[in-house]
Amino acid sequence: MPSFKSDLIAVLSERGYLHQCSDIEGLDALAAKEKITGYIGFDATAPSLHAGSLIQIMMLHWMQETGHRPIALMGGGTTMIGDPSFKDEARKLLTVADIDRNLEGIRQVFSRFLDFEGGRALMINNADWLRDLNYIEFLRDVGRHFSVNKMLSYDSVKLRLDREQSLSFLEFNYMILQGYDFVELYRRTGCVLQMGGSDQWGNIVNGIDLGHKMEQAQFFALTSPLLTTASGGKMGKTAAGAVWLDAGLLSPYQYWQFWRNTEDADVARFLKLYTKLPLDEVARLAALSGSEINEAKKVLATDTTTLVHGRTAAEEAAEAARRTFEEGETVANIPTMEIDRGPNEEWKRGRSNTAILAASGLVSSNSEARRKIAEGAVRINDQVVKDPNEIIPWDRVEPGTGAFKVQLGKKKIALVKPRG
RNA sequence: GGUGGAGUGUCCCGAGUGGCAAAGGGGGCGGACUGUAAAUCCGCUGGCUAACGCCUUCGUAGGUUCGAGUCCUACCUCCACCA
Repeated sequence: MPSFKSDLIAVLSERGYLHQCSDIEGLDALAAKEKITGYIGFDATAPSLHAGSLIQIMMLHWMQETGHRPIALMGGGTTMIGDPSFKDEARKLLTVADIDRNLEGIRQVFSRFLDFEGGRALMINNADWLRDLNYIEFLRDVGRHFSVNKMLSYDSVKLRLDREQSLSFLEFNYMILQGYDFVELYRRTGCVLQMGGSDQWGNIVNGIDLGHKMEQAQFFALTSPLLTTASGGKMGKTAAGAVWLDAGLLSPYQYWQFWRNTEDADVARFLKLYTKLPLDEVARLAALSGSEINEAKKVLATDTTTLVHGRTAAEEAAEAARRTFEEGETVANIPTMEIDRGPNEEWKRGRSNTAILAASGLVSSNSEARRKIAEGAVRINDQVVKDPNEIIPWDRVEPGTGAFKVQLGKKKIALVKPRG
């Protein structure tokens, strides 16, 4: 590993954030000499960011930590277009109201990672300059610097072209706007660095070129590796959906669980990328082998959860997990659903396994409930149930909770409480 | 505008002679093995029903037929070439 003069590049390199840089020596020298300003853009395509964006947020964090000034650029303008990079089809257009609402949700998370006090970090919205652009002026001032020939050669649009999918002119403009953002941020704040995921390389490089042409300025691009799990899965997505950073969309407990279930082969890498733990501590944890590596996973889970949801929530999640998995207890805050006792004569005694499982919300239909029972995946009050039609009498509810404890597989659990 | 091609199970990719709830993958879920891991193996993967069975599904709307994913017509979207 080459040694770097600046703390910024040294840290980014050691911790694994570095994928490509337009001029690593130049950037290193500059960062060693003076305080630089750099940004990362976040589009508002969803009401919250998810784990896939964490690596970007952490880069901004380390930037500030090593004495520089990060900018979190909110894509209030660019989201109107939608980034086509490496996408195989166009995204549905979002309304302005949707975008602005999404931005509200996204903004919050940054205060946990960055200190905005006294302008030490900035949050800027590109809607400020993009939404009111004059088309003709923009084409003459900015558009003339772009070569369509060159834009077509980027890998980021190749997927679309190769697949013979349409790439609309609207989407094609995205990289122009992103390039223009870079120039605009330079003018407003002296920003000379844009970072992002490796899928942003083409877009960022466009901004560098535009900087040369419009401002005769030297800009830098730095990208992080595209994050996949060791087994090739996309980072930040699970079966249940995205790993949201917003507690309203994904509880701290579930967030903790996501990290707890990290594959062995990813533990060291993730500790470096997603926690602030010193590297010698990371090395110690990563050296654990066999089942001991579970300790490292718990540290990973608790630390990452602390960053996003705070220490208290993280410790509660860790404790809930410990009681559930290590002691087999029924923990308090599990979801509770209701099932009708009903006026129906035949329900006097109780309801079928199928009905109770369906009511738990753990499955989405009666058919699925029957299937899962047939697979032997279902436990009610800690008893594996086999017959979908077996009636569970009402008086079999657990005395403590007054509800049936329903489990699907090893990790899903709900309470079903009789009503009426 | 003209000619040719394409759109399949609401996660994706993809086969499909008029008898189709529709091959095969991937993904996901469950089980076994483990360590709340990975790899591997097995099962499941439209809805309703206790069940026979019924209903909905192949771009959209009609039509032919006992029967349509499959044939015909119009329309929509995309692609290629031509203009």
